[in-house]
Amino acid sequence: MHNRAVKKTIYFISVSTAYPIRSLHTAPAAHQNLGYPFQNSKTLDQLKQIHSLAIQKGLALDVSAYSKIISFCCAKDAGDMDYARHVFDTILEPNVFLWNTMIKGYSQTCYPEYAIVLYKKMLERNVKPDNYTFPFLLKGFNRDFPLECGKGTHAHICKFGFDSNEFVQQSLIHVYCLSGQIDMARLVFDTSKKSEAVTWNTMISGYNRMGQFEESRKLFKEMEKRALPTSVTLVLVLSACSELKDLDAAKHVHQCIQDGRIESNLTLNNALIDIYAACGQVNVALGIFISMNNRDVISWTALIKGYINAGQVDKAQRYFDLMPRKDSVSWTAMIDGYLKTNRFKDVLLLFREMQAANVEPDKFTIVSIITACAHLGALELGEWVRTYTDKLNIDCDIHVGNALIDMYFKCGDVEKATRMFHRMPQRDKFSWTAMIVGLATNGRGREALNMFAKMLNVSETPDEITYIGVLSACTHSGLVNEGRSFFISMTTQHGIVPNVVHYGCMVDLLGRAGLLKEAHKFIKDMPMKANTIIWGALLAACRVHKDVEMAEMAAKQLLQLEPENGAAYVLLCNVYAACKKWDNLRELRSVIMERGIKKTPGCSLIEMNGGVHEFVAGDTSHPQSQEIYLKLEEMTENLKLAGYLPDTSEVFLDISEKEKEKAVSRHSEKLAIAFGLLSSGPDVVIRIVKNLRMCTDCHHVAKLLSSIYERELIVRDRTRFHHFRQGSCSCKDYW
DNA sequence: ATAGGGTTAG
Repeated sequence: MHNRAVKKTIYFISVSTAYPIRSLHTAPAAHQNLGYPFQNSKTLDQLKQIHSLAIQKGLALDVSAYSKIISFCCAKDAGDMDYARHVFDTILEPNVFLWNTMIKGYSQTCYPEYAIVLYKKMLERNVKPDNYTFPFLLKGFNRDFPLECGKGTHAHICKFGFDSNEFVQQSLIHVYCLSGQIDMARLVFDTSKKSEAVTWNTMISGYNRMGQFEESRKLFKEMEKRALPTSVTLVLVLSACSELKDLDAAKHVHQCIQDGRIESNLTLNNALIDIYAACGQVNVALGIFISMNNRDVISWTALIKGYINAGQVDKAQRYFDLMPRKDSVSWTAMIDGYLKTNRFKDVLLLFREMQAANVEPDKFTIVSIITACAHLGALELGEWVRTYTDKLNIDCDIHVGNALIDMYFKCGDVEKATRMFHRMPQRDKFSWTAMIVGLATNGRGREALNMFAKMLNVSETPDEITYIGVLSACTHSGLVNEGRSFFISMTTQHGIVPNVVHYGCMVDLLGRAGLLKEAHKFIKDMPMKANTIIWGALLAACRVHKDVEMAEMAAKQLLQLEPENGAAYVLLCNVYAACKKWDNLRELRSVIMERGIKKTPGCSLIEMNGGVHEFVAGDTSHPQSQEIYLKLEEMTENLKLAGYLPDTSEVFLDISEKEKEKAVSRHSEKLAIAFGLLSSGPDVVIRIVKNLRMCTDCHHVAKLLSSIYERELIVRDRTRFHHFRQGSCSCKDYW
C-alpha cells in the first residue's frame, strides 16, 4: 500500500510537475532546428535521470511509469530504441500495449526487421496480438522489404482473426501497394467494408504509385457513390487525372471545393495548379496561385511547370526569378524547361547558377544535365557530372544509368556505354532499348541485334522505340531480310502496330539496299499518309543509287507537303550533281533563288577543355580563329600531298569553281576538326556534333585526316555516327 | 495509453 503511493509520487514528479508532458514532446523539435547532432539528448537524458534516480533510491516503478518511459523512447524521430529495449527487458511480463509500443518503435527505425523479431518473441511468450499490433508491424515494411514478410504477416492476421478490421486492412493494402502487389492490395480492399475514406484513399494512392491512373479515376467515381471523399482523396484523384490530362475531372473537383463540400488547403490548391498546368490551362492555374493566401515552393514550381508545358519558357523563368526559395525540384523543373526546348547551353548555364546558389542537385537534376551533355556531345562534362554524382553520394539509379548509356552513345563512346550497361545492378526496357538504338546508330548493327535477342531472353518486353532501334540496326548494317522479318514480327509477336517512323526505317532499309521500287511500293501501301521524313528517306536513297526519275518524284511529293523545305531542294541538287545532270542542277538553283528558299546553316559543336565550341561555315568569331585557319591551311597541304582533290558537287551556290573549293574548305566540321587538332594532345579522340548530314567532301576529308594525323575522329550527324579510323568510316560510306 | 491516406520532377 505504502509502496504503491511512493510509486505514484515518482510518476507524478517525473512527468506532470517537473517535466510536463507537453515539454517532453515539444522539446525535440526545438533542438532539431538548432541542428544538434542528438536531437533529443537533453529531454531523453532528463527521462533517463529520473529513471536512474528511481533505481538508485530503490523505488520500483509501476507498469504505467515504464510505459511512459518506453513510449517516449519509441517516439518518432526522437527515440532511443536501445534504452527502450533495456527498460523493456527488465519487465517480467510486458502487456500487449508494451509489445505494441516496442514494435511501433522498431518499425520507425531503419532496422524494421527488429519489429518482426520482437513480434515473434511476443508470440513465444504467449501474448496474443491485438488490433493495434499489425498496423504497427506493417508500418515498418517498405519497398526494400522482402515480400514474404508481408505475406507471412497477412497469414497471421487471418489466423488471429483481424482480417476484417478496417485499420488492419488499410495497413495491408498500403504494404501490398508499396511492394508493387497491386492485385493483392485490391483483393484486401474488395473484402473490406470500405466504411472509411482512408481505405479508399490508400487504394487510390496505390494505383497512383503504380501509374494506373485510369484505375484511380474509376475508384474515385465509385467512391463518390458510397463514401464521403476527403481533401486527401481529392489530392490523390487530381494527381491521377493530371497524368490523364483530364480537364473535366479538374473542373469537377474544383467545383466540389468551390461549393464548400470539401475545405481546401495548401496541398489541394497545389494539386489544382498542377492539373490545370498539365491540361494547358496555365491562366486558370495562375488564378488559383494568385488567390492563395499562402504558397510554398511546390505552388511556385507547379506554376512554372505550367508555363513550361505551354512553351513559355521565358515566362517560366520570370516566375522562377521571383521565387522566395528554390529547392532542387524547382531548379530541375526550370532546367527541364530548357532541355525540352532544346536550349542545351541554357541548361548548363542554369546548372552553374544552381551550384552557385548552393542547392545540391539530386538524381533528377543529374539526369537532365546528362541528357543535355548527350545532346551537346559533351563527353568531358558528362564524365565530370558522373564523378560529381559519386562525390555527392547521389544514388546512381536506373534512370541515371540509362541517361549515362544514352550520353556515352550520343558521344560515340560505344565502349563506355557498354561498360555502363553491364555494371548496372538492374536494367529495364529503357536500358535495353538505349543499348539497341545506341549500337545501331554507331554502326554496330549485328551487336544491336544480339542485344535484342538477349533482351527477349530475359523476358523484357520491347516497345515501339526498341523496334526503331532494331530496324535501324538492320538499315545501318544492310540486313534487308532480317529487317523485313522484324517488321512483321513486331506486330505478330509483340502486338506493336508500326507507326510512320517504323515505315520510315523500312524505306531507309530498302532504299539503302538499292531496292528503290520496292521502297516506293512500300510507301504507297502504307496505311497512313507518308510524311516528309518518309519522302526524304526515299530521296536520300535516290542520291546514293543515282535515280533521277524517282528522286524528282519523291522531291515533288515532299515539296507538296512542305514547300519551304530547304533540305529537299538540297537533296535534289545532290542527286543532279551525283548524276552529272548539270542543266537540271542550274535550273533548280535558279528556282531556289527565285523562291528565296533558305538552307539550314550547317553547324558543328566540339567540346574541348571544359567548354562547348560552336562553328558555322566560314566562321571567324572564335577567339582562336587565326590559329584555326592556319591549321586549316596546314591540313589542306597535307591532304594534297595525300592526293586529295576537292569535291564541290554538293555545293549549293551558283559560284565559280575556285569559290566553291574555298567554300567547301571552310565547312563547319572542318573548322571544328582544325580546332580539335590544335587544342588537344595526340591521343585525344576528336568528337564533333553536326546538325545536318555531312557533305561528301567533308566525309572524304575526315577519312584522310584520320590516317594522316593518326587520330580517331567521331562525327555525329542528324541520324548516325561516323567513326573515322585509319582512313575509313564505320558508316561504310552510306549515309 | 497505441492506428491509416496527400502535392512538385526523369
